[in-house]
Amino acid sequence: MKDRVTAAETANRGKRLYDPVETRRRILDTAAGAFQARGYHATGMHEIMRDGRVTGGALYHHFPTKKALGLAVIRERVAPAVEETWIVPVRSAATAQAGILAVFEQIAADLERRGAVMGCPLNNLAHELSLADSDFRAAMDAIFTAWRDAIAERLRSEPVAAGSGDRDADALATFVVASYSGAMALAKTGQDAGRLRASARQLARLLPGPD
Amino acid sequence: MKDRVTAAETANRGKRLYDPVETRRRILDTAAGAFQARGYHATGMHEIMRDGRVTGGALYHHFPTKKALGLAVIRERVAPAVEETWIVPVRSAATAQAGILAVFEQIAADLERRGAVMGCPLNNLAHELSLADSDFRAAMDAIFTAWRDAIAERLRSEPVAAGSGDRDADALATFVVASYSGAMALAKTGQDAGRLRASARQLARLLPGPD
Amino acid sequence: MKDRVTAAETANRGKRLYDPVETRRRILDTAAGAFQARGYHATGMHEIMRDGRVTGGALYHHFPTKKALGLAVIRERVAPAVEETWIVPVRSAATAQAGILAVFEQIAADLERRGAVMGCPLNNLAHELSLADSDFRAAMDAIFTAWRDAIAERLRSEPVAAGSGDRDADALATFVVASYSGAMALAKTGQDAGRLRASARQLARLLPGPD
Amino acid sequence: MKDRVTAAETANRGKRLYDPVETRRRILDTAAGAFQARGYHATGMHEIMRDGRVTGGALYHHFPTKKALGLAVIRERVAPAVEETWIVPVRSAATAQAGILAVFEQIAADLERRGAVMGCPLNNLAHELSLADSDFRAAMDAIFTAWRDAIAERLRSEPVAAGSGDRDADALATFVVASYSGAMALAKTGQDAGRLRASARQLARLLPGPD
DNA sequence: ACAGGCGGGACTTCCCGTTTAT
DNA sequence: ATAAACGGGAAGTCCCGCCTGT
Repeated sequence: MKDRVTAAETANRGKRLYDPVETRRRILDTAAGAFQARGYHATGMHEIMRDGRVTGGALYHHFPTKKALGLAVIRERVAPAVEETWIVPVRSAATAQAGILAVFEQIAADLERRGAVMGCPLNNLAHELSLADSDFRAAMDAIFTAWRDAIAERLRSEPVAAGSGDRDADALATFVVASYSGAMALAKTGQDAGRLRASARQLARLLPGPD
Repeated sequence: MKDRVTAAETANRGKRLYDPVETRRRILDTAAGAFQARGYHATGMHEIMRDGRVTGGALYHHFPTKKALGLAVIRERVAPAVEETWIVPVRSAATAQAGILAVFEQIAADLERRGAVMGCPLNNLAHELSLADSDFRAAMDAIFTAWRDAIAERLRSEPVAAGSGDRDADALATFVVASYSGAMALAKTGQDAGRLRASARQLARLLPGPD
Repeated sequence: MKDRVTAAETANRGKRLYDPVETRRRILDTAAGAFQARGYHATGMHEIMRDGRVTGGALYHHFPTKKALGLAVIRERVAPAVEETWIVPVRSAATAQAGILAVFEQIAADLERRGAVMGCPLNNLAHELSLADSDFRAAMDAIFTAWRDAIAERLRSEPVAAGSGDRDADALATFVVASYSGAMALAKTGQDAGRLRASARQLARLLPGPD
Repeated sequence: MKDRVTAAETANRGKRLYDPVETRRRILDTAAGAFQARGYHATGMHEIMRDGRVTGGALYHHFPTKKALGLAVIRERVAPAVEETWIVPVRSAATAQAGILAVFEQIAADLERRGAVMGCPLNNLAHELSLADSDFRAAMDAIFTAWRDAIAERLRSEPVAAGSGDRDADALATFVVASYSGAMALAKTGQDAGRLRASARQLARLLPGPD
């Protein structure tokens, strides 16, 4: 007669956890942090194993290649981050102008509180990877597009004055994303959140609103 | 005890160029191209040797580490490129607005002619390296600053209407650099120069001029 | 982006040994032999891979740096060798004098049988490494100390005549180790085991015993 | 008509010294120091160039290979050092015993004053190189032999008691050299000059003299 | 005599991916 | 699912020696 608890006992042999969801989460979090801090190529799989307390077997089980891990980070960590910090706030703001400026301000405040400017995760990876690999490029372009579309949609919902059609909303939304991305690049290279605020003030003049 | 170098058998006679200036130039050009196309970490020193037709000895003689080569590329290739494509045209343009928009337009046209968007060399390297190494960061921040200052100076020379003091010129110049940098990031990730043009149109509305 | 490892094509099936203990043993044996024969710095990691039939991956897995390998060789090969050739024989000998001279004699006989004098592994590495690296120095000093202490302990157990206290035993034991080490250096440089025997004869006059 | 001072003027162009004797001396001194401190294989030619302020051309001019430099260091720096610290003092001492013990004592005092034990230059190089290369081995064996012979000669000049013939003097001299070499190895590995003194006290009991 | 650019390869380290074993 | 040994090769660095030019 088989002992019914054998499996469970075996599972806890040594220090194995056998919690695939948690393991996968830890790998993604560790990788996302490392890719953001050091970049994709400068991060070795071994570092992720060490920092995330996972062994090669576990890592390979969840992500067969580094590229697969990179794509998962983009889709499951970077995209939600953009959604959370940009799309949701802009959608729920009173006006597009108010929402956009509030995001700039909140991010600038975050940077100052943290004392260091890590840059935008999407842009960091986009610059490093989008030329070299088209799968990465496509994944990141999808995020940029969703980001821009969310802003454009919010802009279109405004009761605006004359002559601002759909094309204007798209172009303006693109410009908002571009301004933010570039301002973040400047802030990161200068380690100075002030550049983000200076850019926000200029952008404000362009956005429809009470000025 | 082994004598590893056994004389080279007098082979390869006369193959030496003995032109250090040319050798150094070729290394820098090759490295600048490779860093731009594939990124710093994704480029191997051996690739640079092969593509630039230099041996390890020559490369090591001129640049003892990859970092030294990277810094030289930034200072001797990236900085002059920014000078040439941005600073000189903006300085010599009739108005700041005209100069800035002309640069956007020319770069967009270049991209379309080339059929691919490689991105801005400075921003590409800035995103990959500025967090990881402060020497790189400082070298690139100096270029960003010079770039912004040149635009700010041009803006201040305009006979403008009310309320645009020095601080406004600096902030606006920062914003110009940020918009361009971010628009280029979007264009690169989407492989679409249109995003650069769309951003230029929006920026135009902010710049002093005949509108 | 290049995927460097393209699958190994399922070739070399079944070639893996998967015997970490045996692999580690082979690495240490090969390294110990090479360090002894050619010295630490003159031995390349690739030589160890080739001679020990281990791949880079396996070597790196067991010993992440050459220094780690060197320390392991000292602790797991050199120390046991001293234990076996000196400490055990001296401890089990009838008298200290008899034990010490027997060791000298046996080693001299070994050298003559082998036809070459390789020197004492501990002294060889000690001279090459103890100045440059304090971890190596400490590891080797521990062996020298254990060696001396074992001889001193044996000396103290003798029913000696007048005035030989603990300090004398320690000093004499130190001198035994020094004489052997130096005699081995002379024998190695002269490739002449006779120098070892000549030194043993002189040392004998100093040791308590029937003379 | 040729200008007579042209050569001298040309000679001082830039910072060239054109003092071959001084250049050669500086190379040898630098190399001797580096070989002593780090070992032969661990010292690169480039280090010698940097530390000795000589260029590759000058170094290669005086010593076509590293091995030639190593042999020159042995013959022109190590051998004179042994002559100076051992042979001359032993020859000029009142008795062999007095001379030998004085050398031990002076060297121990030197080590303590310096605060670090660098070891015996001859033994350091002998252990690293004598197995690998027979030219080095022969050069160093010649120094060991001269050293021993000088001591043996001094011992033979003593009006000794019974039964100490030539062979005894040679064997005892060999033992003196061995004791010193080994004691120095112990002192170096333990960074403790006391081991040298302890060995000297034991050796004293063996040397003919007032005891 | 000396300066230094250069050739070509070996060095240690570390990479990513795979396989065996639990 | 997880752990860890392992394969095979590429990474950046640095080596010694040579060679041209002053």
